Amino acid sequence: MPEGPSILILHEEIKKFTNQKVIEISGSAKIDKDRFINQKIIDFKTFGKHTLICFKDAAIRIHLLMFGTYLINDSKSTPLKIGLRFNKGELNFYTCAVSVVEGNLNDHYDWSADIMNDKWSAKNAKEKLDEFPKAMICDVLLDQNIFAGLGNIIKNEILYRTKIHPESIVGKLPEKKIKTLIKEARVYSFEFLEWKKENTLTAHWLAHEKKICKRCNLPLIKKHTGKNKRRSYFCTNCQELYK
DNA sequence: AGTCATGTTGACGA
DNA sequence: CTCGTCAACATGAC
Repeated sequence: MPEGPSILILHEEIKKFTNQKVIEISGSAKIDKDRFINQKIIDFKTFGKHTLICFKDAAIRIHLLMFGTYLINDSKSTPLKIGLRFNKGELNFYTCAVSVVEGNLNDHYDWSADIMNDKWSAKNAKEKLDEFPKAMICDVLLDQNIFAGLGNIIKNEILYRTKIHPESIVGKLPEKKIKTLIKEARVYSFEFLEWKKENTLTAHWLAHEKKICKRCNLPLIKKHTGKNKRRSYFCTNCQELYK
């Protein structure tokens, strides 16, 4: 389910509940739910893969992990993680991680790290990247402190687009290559968003779960790469290994 | 039926 | 104390 662009779609769908008062909260989430009863939602925000339901002095943070789902004005029989009921309507989340962020969100989040945020800063991302010269690029791209919202699909697609081998070492990449990659992270994420809305996302994949390289017709390699061992799909002919 | 995956966290041991 | 490894969480596609 998640990756930043999908969370933006979720935000679009639930923001109509802004200013609604919470009548009831249910579900198995291990947070103090009662404190939010009769409180008004003052805003919904997102940070990377986080959905934030904002109240006066705290926010409920929801992370859909791999299989999280949500239903608006509807419910299903699988165990409810957290459900909010309003005078008019309800909002239900399943299979997700829920926590509470106390106080001012600005004290917890560097908005410039969120690839989908207006405050996104490629410059800040570059500076943070430079702190990990020995890391593999496939690992660093998934670092949510640097590229919040960037997930495994976006990783594979932007490395393919920019012709960089996922096992390339950050410090060995030419400056220009890194800058192109960082730029592509945001550009591709917004294309992802549009395709996801049109339901054509998977049809647009060039690398992720693909078997043949569209550029050179050679087979793509599937390998669990880096420290995190997430799936990578890449073309050893088109994507240069900097090491 | 078993494996695996758009992800993160916390426990545990070296 | 810090680092790496791994299980846990839990759903659905193949």
